[in-house]
Amino acid sequence: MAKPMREPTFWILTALAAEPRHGYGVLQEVSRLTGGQVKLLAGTLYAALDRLTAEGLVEADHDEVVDGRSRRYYRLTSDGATALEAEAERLRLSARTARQQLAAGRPELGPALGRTAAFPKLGRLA
Amino acid sequence: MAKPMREPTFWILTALAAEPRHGYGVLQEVSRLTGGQVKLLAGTLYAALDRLTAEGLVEADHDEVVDGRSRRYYRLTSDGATALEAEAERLRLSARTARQQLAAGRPELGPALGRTAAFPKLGRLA
DNA sequence: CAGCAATATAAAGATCACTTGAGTATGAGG
DNA sequence: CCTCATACTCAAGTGATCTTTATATTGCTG
Repeated sequence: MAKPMREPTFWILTALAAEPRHGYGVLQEVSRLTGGQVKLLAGTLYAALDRLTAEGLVEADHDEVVDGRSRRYYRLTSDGATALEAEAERLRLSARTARQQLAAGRPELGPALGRTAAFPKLGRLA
Repeated sequence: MAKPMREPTFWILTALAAEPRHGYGVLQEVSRLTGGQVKLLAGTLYAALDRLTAEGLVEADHDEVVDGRSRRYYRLTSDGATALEAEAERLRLSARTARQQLAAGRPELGPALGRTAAFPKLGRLA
């Protein structure tokens, strides 16, 4: 199992999932995707892009100059897409488990559903 | 907005959500809840319990001695429950957004059933 | 009964993504 | 002119986690 991603890393990969973007474009896309709730810092972003490139989760797509400013575009690699899918699934299951446990701890208003299951180890279906 | 939790912190709170437990019991509960996929380390656990107590997200419940070993039980505070609920919701939304973006990036096989990003796609420069 | 696993907690140092804060440079708009 | 937005870079500091080590008791097994 891969180590869990930190929030900035998760959002950088998510911002690149639909199409290639340059660094500053990632900043804007993350802000847009999160309704302004997550704002990456420049220092975090560029360091993370270098690290993710070294890890093979993203790669440089092409460079271009717009209005005299150079941009470097990055795209998600297939390893990056796989890692992001796995992370999204991990988050989904984690959220579900937390909700179940919280419900189990609240004033029991009656026998709810079966005992709290968990992370399926193998293919499952919920 | 509170800072996102790291994985061990999230699972410690989740393990305490249904009922008070002692440190070692948290270790076992986390392993159970995650189907053995997450195993907290003792060093991480006890340091985190101290930190979370200082932050008011958990608090000591009572001490007891079982088979000659002393246990210290902890319980989630109401602030802790609120924080965990918020975190679970954040995870749920993050997972959903990542999935949508990944779907938007995959070869479009036709109009999606659910809904892909209902956001403007092209436009900015290019 | 010796030895090891499991139970139960504690604490020191290392690690590394992230934060903070500063800097460089161009172009657009008031 | 001056400021904001764009676009990227780098160094130092932070902090939760990881790693390792230590302590002590009980239960199981050879």
